Amino acid sequence: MGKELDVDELLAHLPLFEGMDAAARNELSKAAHQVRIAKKETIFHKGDAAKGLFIVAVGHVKISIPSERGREKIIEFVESGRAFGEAMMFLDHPYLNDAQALVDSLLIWIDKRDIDAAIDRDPSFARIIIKGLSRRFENLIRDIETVHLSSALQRVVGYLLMQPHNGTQTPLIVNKQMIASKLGLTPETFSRVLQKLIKKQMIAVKGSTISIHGRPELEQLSGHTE
Amino acid sequence: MGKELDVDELLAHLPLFEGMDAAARNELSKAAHQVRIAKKETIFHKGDAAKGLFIVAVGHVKISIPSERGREKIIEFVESGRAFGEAMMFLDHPYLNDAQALVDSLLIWIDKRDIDAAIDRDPSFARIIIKGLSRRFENLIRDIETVHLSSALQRVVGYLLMQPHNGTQTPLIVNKQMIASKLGLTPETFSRVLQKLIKKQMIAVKGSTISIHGRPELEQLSGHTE
DNA sequence: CGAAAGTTTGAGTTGCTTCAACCGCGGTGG
DNA sequence: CCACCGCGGTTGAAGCAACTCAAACTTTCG
Repeated sequence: MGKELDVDELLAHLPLFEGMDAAARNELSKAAHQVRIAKKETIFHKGDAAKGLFIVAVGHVKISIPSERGREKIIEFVESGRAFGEAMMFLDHPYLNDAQALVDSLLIWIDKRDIDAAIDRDPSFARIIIKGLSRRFENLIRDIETVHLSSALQRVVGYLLMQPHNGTQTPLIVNKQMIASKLGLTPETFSRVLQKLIKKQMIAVKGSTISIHGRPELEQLSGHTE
Repeated sequence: MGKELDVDELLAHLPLFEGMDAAARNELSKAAHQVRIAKKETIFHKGDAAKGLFIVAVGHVKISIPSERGREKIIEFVESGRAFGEAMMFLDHPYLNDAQALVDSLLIWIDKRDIDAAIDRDPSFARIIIKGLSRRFENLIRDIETVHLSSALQRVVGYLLMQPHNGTQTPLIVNKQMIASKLGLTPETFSRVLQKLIKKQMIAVKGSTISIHGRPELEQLSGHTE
């Protein structure tokens, strides 16, 4: 078993906890548990009781709605420094989602009781929680917007444009099936849309790296149906 | 102009504020403003700055994403006793939605500064906010689930089954176009699905009241593709 | 190297939308 | 009082974007 890191150190360095009272954060650290999760391992299933919340210290987590016929719908990718599973915890409802590690990850788990205590102790912690929930909420609204009001082409282009990039190089952090699911498309449709963009010389794809050639043209595309 | 009601009285009777410290609630009441809104009037537009939050004291409000071609997507209906517009307020982001009164309504508006003060003063208020956000979040997840993993028929059936009802009588509180939009369907499709259910003798429609005859059969339908 | 997983391509299908016409009802003003 | 309008709702016919199924190709990795 790997050596345990200092949890308080860990929390202190997460942007998430900036502005939190140091003493309160220290208290919270004592209640926090480290959880190491291997790539592809499941963190929780839909239906499990939500007794606490998770923070991704390092790693990458996939949140998805499972479906009978293997057709899962990916809700979001949780990156280092962000929390997940809070909403259902606060409601005392079972999870609606599955959570799975995309890579070997280090998570922090904190019990609901300790979260509640921290909220009582430090209003700025409450505010951290509130902001986190608000951000997730905003993201969901945006997703609903894109799924509902735009075509496959627009969704793909919109996704590509908002990915982090160095110059024209845009590395895809997850595989294409997952991007497709996030966008509410089948892998086939996603692939076809990429091919279309390649034909139009607007992008080039090399493995899992995309070069964006015509950013302004793409921005046009994302605005209206072609 | 109508006579002003006692805001503290109003807040005290909302289930939303149950458990809140009475003194803190009283402080908050002083900062609260009453806003009377006529049917069909707009409360805010997408893009407006979110400087505070709204609570529906009495009335009914529609939250929707506007779209170029008049094709709006309804996100939710906010009923008496619930808040809206919090998430964007906490993020200091402009609204992503439009909000419009469906009937003459009485809203409470509270400035962000006063909300922040109340959070500092009373952790149980923070918890109220957190629970509210969590509930909205849960609802969005459910919506994404239904839109993504089920057919028009399943969505309609699912919607009907979860409506409040006295016996078999289920009054539709909003018109059918709006229900269709909420379900991510066109009015035409919604109408056709209802007709199909009528033909199957599972429901009867009289104006805006639906009689549900075969609840168990409908529950079957909502589970899998017919 | 070989198996398994991921991606692309093709062909055919389909559920929902779009467009358009029509019905019925409530409100309004001549 | 009734004609007319406008809006919500229904119905029909046609179209299409994305899906499904299937097969080939490619990359990954033990």
